[in-house]
Amino acid sequence: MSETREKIISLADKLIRVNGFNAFSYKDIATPLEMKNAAVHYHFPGKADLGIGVINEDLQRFTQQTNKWQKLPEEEQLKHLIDVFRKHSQAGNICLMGSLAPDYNTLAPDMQRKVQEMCRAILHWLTNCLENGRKNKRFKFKGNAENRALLIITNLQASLLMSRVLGNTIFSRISEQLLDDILI
Amino acid sequence: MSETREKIISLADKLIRVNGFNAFSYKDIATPLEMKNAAVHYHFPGKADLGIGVINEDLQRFTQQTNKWQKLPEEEQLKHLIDVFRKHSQAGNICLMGSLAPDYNTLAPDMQRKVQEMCRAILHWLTNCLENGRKNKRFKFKGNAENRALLIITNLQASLLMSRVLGNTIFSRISEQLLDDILI
DNA sequence: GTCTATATTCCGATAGAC
DNA sequence: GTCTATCGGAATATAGAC
Repeated sequence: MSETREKIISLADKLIRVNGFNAFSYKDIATPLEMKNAAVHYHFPGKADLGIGVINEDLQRFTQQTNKWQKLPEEEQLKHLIDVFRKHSQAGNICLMGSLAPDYNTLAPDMQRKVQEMCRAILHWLTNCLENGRKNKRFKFKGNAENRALLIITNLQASLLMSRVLGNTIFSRISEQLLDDILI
Repeated sequence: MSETREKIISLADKLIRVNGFNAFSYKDIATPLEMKNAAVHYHFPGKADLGIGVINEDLQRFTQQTNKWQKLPEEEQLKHLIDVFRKHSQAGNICLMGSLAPDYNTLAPDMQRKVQEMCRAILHWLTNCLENGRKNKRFKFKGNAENRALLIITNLQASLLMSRVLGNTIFSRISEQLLDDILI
């Protein structure tokens, strides 16, 4: 994978999180990297290709991270997940799900499928984490683990949205309360 | 208030919820209403004026509705709020907070202030509802009412986002579980 | 792999007639 | 209050030289 390609993806990732997918342009990529917009098109012919590239990178990073946490107690794994969101909160970012889901109807079909794949992967991991954590007496919660994963992931996604509007003390309040709810 | 103005606001509201604020144009308003884009500019000189008009309308509707629920038991009030979100879910909409918060950095300052005002108003109402409901032994939850309101409102906002991506059974699962958590 | 140059389309917005 | 006409700019994208 070329270094230029990596730089483009990294900057696009940031722009999606800060301004939204429909609100940034090839020029916003090209100018800071000191290239021409045509050069970006060489690496990513269409904007959807760029979006898919960003999601693939994010999914790969997510898999690497969760693999590293595999042997930890489940509450540590959950705290690590929350830390990922916290760092984004501090950087003024929102998560890719929270940024791309609102624009979903405007996305090309193959990019829509990628967004779906990303959401499913994260929910699947969190569901397993919660399920195992309850089995190992580290979590307590009502209902099944899938539904609980939905509640927690929506808290985290939208906490970044509300932090953007109301200031990022919001994130700490939400993440601390949700941990307090579920930890034994 | 002119009828044309009302129609423009109503359509803009729908477009913001379905495609996002930055993804619709004056043409998307003008064509279905069989006017010219210049006519829309007469009613709303800039796009931010239109956005602010939409939010004001939504805030007014919210106040009217919550006033109507005032005398009901708190769990009925909360269920009414959830119903508002449910109807949007069924219509393929997301809520204004979930649509405008991701685009927040790209909005004009006066529109940013309106978005803030809307979020604060909804959170304020929900906080009071939860506080009173706990006092009247209708709700049970840990922590203070403000934090609980943040958890619930983020569940509702992002449930619409996830419903868009993964299908709208998501909304029912989230709303049922959150009620089950809090009702006595 | 990156460039220049350009095509095409669309955007928000304004001027001025009616 | 709505129209026609148009401006200035920005967007995505492509052709073809280097």
